[in-house]
Amino acid sequence: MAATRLRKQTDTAQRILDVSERLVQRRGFNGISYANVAAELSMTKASLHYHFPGKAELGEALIVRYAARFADALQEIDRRVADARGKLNAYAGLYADVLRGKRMCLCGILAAEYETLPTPMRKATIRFFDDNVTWLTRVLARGHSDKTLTFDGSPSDAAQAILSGLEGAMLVSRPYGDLERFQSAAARLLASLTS
Amino acid sequence: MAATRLRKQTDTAQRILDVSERLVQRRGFNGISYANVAAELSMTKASLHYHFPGKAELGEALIVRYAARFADALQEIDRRVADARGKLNAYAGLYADVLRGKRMCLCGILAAEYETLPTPMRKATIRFFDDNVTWLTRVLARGHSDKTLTFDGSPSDAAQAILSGLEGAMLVSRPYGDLERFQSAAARLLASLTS
DNA sequence: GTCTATAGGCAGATAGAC
DNA sequence: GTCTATCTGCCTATAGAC
Repeated sequence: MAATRLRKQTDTAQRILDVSERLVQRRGFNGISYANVAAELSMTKASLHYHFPGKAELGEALIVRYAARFADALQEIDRRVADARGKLNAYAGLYADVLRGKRMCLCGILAAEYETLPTPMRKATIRFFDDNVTWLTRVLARGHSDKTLTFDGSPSDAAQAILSGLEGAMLVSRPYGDLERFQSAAARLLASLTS
Repeated sequence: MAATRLRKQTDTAQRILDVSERLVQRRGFNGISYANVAAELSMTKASLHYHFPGKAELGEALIVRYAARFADALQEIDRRVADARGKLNAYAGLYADVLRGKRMCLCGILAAEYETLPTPMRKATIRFFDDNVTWLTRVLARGHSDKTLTFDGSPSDAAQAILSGLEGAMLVSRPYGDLERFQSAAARLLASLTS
């Protein structure tokens, strides 16, 4: 029936996205090919093209799904953690989880390749960062107004500093394969906001 | 005479490095080709291979020269600026200059592509970061002991936080083409060390 | 040192059988 | 949906003339 066909197609598309996502987070968008992805799935390149007509479409779908998952994780933090400081710690924890999988943040690595990306991928990358800054800004503003956080400058400036600080900590830690490096930088970053 | 020939060869090699450096800092190592570089120099790909036998050798030469220049700039800061806070500001200024040229830090962009790099390039990238942390650690340790800087934790942990914070600020600012974003994050980062 | 010419491989992508 | 076969183009790299 239709539902089965739809499910099946969706499953395959999801598996393609799963493999592509991991490869891109490790090697960058310019560091992967349809051949790489197909080989890991024991499929042919032609089959991939059935699900995603071109690399640009695959890349865009990758970011859209990644951003949606990240948004879900932020909602989950809001549901489970009440205080601003706890939310920021949980936020940094999301990054640590990615790094534990020996991956870079998808949009962090795409930011590095930004100039080579097709326009839809560029826009989706920016949107991811904007969404993160929006969420962080809200957390910081609330923490500031209820006196649980102390920081100088505007909440949105502080939010941008957190985002870029965590992205940078991931970027530099990865060559060393050293999670501690990230944790130390992240802890210091949050401490400077919660002192 | 020999000196002329040597000079000429050196000049050409330097021009190749100049063009390659700019392209890699904008597009990443996997985002450039011998064809790109050759076209900008109105040369053929074959001529490039005369100066640098393969892309791996070109890439390594790129990092070595970049790191040497950076080391020179740090020496220059040491020569001209006495106080720790001033040195850190000048250090952040080096990054701002790179960003103004619409470039990413060479080793920052290579860190993103780390898994795809040949071993010599990996080692040279790590060395660049290590050199930076070493210099920053010295500045921070001295500033701490003469009470011009106040920060928690070890100087080397703080040094790593500065390095990754600045790299991250460059990374995230570039898609927005927004130097202000970098400046704001950099200022906040240094303020958290000098308060 | 720089060129032309070319090798050999892999990239993204498409046609068409099943 | 997935396959085989194939196209076109670009990639890194080399040979050899000038």
